[in-house]
This record gives sequence, C-alpha cells and structure tokens, in this order.
Amino acid sequence: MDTHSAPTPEKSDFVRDIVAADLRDGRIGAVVTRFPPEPNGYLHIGHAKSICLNFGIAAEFGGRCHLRFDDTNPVKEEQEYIDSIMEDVRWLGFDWGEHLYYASDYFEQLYEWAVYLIREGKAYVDDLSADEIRTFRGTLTEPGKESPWRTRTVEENLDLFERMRAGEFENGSRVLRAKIDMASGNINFRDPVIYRIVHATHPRTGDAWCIYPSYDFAHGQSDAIEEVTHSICTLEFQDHRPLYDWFIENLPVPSRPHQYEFARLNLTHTVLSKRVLLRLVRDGFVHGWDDPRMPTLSGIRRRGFPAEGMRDFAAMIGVARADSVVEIEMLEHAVRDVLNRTALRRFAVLDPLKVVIENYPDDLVEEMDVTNNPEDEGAGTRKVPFSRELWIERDDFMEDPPKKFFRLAPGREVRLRSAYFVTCTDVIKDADGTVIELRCSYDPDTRGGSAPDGRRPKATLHWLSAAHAVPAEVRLYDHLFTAPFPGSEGRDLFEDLNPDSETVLRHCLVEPALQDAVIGETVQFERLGYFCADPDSSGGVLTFNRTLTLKDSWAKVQAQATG
RNA sequence: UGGGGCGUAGCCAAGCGGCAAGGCAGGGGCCUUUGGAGCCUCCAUUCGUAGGUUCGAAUCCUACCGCCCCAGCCA
Repeated sequence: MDTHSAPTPEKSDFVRDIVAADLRDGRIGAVVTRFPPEPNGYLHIGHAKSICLNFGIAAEFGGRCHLRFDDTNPVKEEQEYIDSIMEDVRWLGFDWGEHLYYASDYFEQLYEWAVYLIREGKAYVDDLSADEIRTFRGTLTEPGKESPWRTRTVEENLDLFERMRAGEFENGSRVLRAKIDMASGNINFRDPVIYRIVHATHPRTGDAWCIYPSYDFAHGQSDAIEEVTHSICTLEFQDHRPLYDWFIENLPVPSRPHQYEFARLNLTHTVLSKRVLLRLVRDGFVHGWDDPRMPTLSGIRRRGFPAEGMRDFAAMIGVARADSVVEIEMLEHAVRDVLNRTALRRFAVLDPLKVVIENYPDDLVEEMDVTNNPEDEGAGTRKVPFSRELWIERDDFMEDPPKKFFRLAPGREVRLRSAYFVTCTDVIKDADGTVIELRCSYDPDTRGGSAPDGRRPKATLHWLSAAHAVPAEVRLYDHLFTAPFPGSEGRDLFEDLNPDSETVLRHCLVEPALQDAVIGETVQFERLGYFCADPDSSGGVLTFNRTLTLKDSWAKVQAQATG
C-alpha cells in the first residue's frame, strides 16, 4: 500500500516483484504457488531452489503452496519416488498442509476437456506413427505439414478418442492432437500431442486408464483447477508458455493462472540431472540415491548438511533469468555457516599417533571440562577423560617441521585443548623409521589449557585418552566430480568422476560422548571438520560421514609450498 | 537460415535516466585454548561491442557479437 505498512521484504527477485505487484494491484486476492515434481527420481539441490522459491513466496506473501505430483507418465513413475519427495520437502522445512495433489486426480476432468476441444474442432485423433509425426513436424527452420487425419469429423474424432480410452488400440497407434498451426515458428504449436496410449499400470490410478495426457495438456489445467496464480517453472518451458496460455484460453477452466520462468540451478563439481543421477545409481558409481556424495536431498541429508543451510543457500544465490553455474563453495559456505553456530564440538582422531606423558601419574584419570560450542554459551561443557597415554593426530607432529608448521615437534611445547601444555621429549620409531610413539612431559600448572606465567603455545591440539577412546569408522567425502564442469569440452561425464570422492577410514578413534551420537545429527570434530553419524552405525560400528572439512589455512600453505 | 531467452568482477547477483548494493572466492592485517570462528581492509573510473538520444545512460534507441533452450507419443 504505502511505505509505512509495507514490510521490508527480506528477499527480492523478479518473481517476488511480480507477485507483490499483482497483490498490490488487486489482480489476485492471495498468491497460490505449487511445487510440481514428476515422481520419476529423487529430489536434488536444484529442486530445493524451486521448493524454496515456491513455498517461500507463499509464506512471505501469506498465500499457500501446493505439492502436486505431475504423474502423467506411468512408465517412469513409482511410489518410492512419491514417498521420498514428500519426505524431502518436509525435511527442507516446508508444509503443504491439506494441499497435496496429483495430476492423476484430474484425469477425468482432463479427459472431458479433451472431448471439449474435439467438439470445438480444436483437437483430432491422428493415426500417424511417431516417426511420421516427427517427419511431418518439419524442422526448426522449415514449417511442418498437416497430417492427413487432421480433417476428420468431430463425430469420428469423438468415437476414436472414446475407443482409445476404452483400450481398443495399441500403444503408439494413435494420439490426440490439438489443432493449432503446423507452420508456427514455435514448434509447440505444431499440433502438439495431448493424449497418448500407454498400456501401463499407474502408481495411483492402476489400470483405470490406458491413455494419458501430455505435460502440456495436464500442467496448466491442473494449475487452473487448483487456482494456482503463479505457476513458476524453469527456463526451458518458456517456449511452452504460449501453449499453456492457449489451453487456458480455449478451455472452460475455473481460473486463469500465469506461468513464469526462472533459471534452473547448476553447481560446479556435480551434476543436477535426473537422468545422470539415475545412471550413477543404477550403474553402481555410488551406493544409492542417498549416497552422501549425491546431490540429492536424501544424499546431502545423510551427509549431514542441515536444511537451514540449504534454505540459506537458496536465498544467497537468488532467482534470475540468466543461465548460471554457482560455485559449490557457496553451498559449502552456507552449510559451514549454520554448522559453526549449531554443531556440538567433539574430539576425534582419524589417524592416531600414541603419546605417553612420562611425568603424568600412571593411575590417574582426570575429567577435563571441555566447551561444547564456543559459538554458543548455552551449549555448555562436557567431561573428557585425560590420562597418561593419549592419541593425537599423526598430522599434528613433524620430526623436522618446516617454517610455518606450528604443531608438535621434538622439543616443542603445544597445548592439548582444555587439558595441559605438553612438550615432546622423545620420538620412538619402528624398524622402518616410522614414528610410532612420542614421549612427552606435561606442565601440571597448565591444567585447563592456560599457564600462570602467561606463555601461549602457537598450536592447540585435540587428543584422546587411549584407555577411553572408542573405535569408529569415518568416511571422508569429496566432490563427486573432479572437473568443475563435468563432461565439458567433449569429455565423457563419467571420466570426470572423482576416484577419491569416498575414503573409508576404519581405524579412527572418538571420545566417549560420541557413543551416544544421534544419527543424522552433525557435530564438529575439532580442527577436522563437520561429521554426521551414519545410519550404518546401528550395525554396531560407530560410523561417521564427513559433512565438510573446516576451512584450513595450513592446507593452503602446504598447497602453495607444493606449487 | 525459424521461434524463444540471456549477457553487470573469477562465481552468484542488485540496479528500472542522477553518477556500480550485497554474498562467495581471493589478497593483506588484527585477534584466537579449533591454523576454525570473529573483526578490519583491499578487490568493476565501468556494466558483451559499436554508434545514437540526453545536461547526464548499466538503465532509452539502433546495429552487431556471444551464449542458452526448442524438431519426445518425457517433464
């Protein structure tokens, strides 16, 4: 209305601008959007962008968003996918309330509208084969030719269409086409197929139908039935908009929805294509749709990405009409940002190196108080047992440290986080020269991690009491594809798969508190990264997936040194 | 060579005739009981190119260049 009453919108993009204007000008009373997945695969991060857009707009403008399954092709669709999609949308934090719909709910109405079109002389049954139809369609630069069946009488069309429904004909033998314009520059207008014969069992309607409406004939009309006001889809449907409008204008539909298109999400180092994801699963390149390396919502959930991070990411990348590829670092930033604030801190040693504190009592065990999350006072502290024999990370020791290496080395003092300062006094090696144990001394005056004399070691290490450490398996994950643009420059997509996208470490150790790790809850292993207990933990072996590493400036220094 | 779109920093993206937001990445510094986090700071005299209109153009006009989508009985 005016600047006083209008709340400052937190997000703004061209779609929200249109919705706001339509509301302001009274073209609509309330906004109604919909998220319309086809249940032929699992949802991925690209869908999350669309879900956040559609449900986000409905929430921000006080409207509603429907979840509607676009289930018009029974040969590809399965109940498993329907179930997973609902779970994923809920996980992302959205609620469709009562508004769960299926295009298949409208099959009878859609059929009647097809009959309506036939009666109006605007649709006909075509006996041409699929190949012939393709040939007759013309090319991008040449107009098409009209089918010889285009001039059938209304009566004959009605009879044939009824018999198509009755199951008298074989798959592919006939189709129903809208009669529009075989010479149109827009190929979607060259008499698009609106019904095809498919003798297949539909996940919802079973064998009730053997003819199914095409996307073009089902989508807009479904929107109209549900009184969707803003039908938001991706750019590749721009060419379909005139057809979308044609059906809406030529049918007695109950409302007038409008279609708007935005650029779909692309991400570096991965691929967001249902076709390719299906192949990764079917050909065994990954362990399943929910493999933590997959960009599916079930995959990233198992990986430990929080839903809030996904929503933040969606807000961060915006919504526009220019094709774009977002660097995956942006997603990772959104995830780290949430996890830094919320994840409990724990100690875990991935590659253990034994440390013996020679001047520490043999039989003493101290319970050290350790902060659960320095970013969140409310997270409190926990007790972590400390004793004479410890494990530290092998990477945290170097016998001959280079210039910028601040961690443990012979003669050097470092802090064991929330415990004591220790100084390396001796290095023990096996016959091959491999370091197998460090002997250290500790300063009893530094309990808790600070020295009365104010001295401050350059490094702080995480540690585990050897007697109390719990064995665990840890799975390290990295980008699914090594190339930022998989399959670019003529390469085969699968050549770009990262052979090291999954590394399984079976001899890790974690602090006792992690025995109670909740599956699906992401914690930070201090100085290492974020990790999430995997469902496989229920098999007996504690198993963690690395969600993401912490940003690591030492790794950067090393990389620079290496070149 | 048909139709539909899009070009603002390495990436994403605001901007809607009044003098280039913000985020990611990157550089430098401070701080630090996580080499994390945090804080400070630098990073487009220029908006695909060339003309034009205007006191004034990323914004308006013209032409050109580049990229994407469309020839499923997929969605």
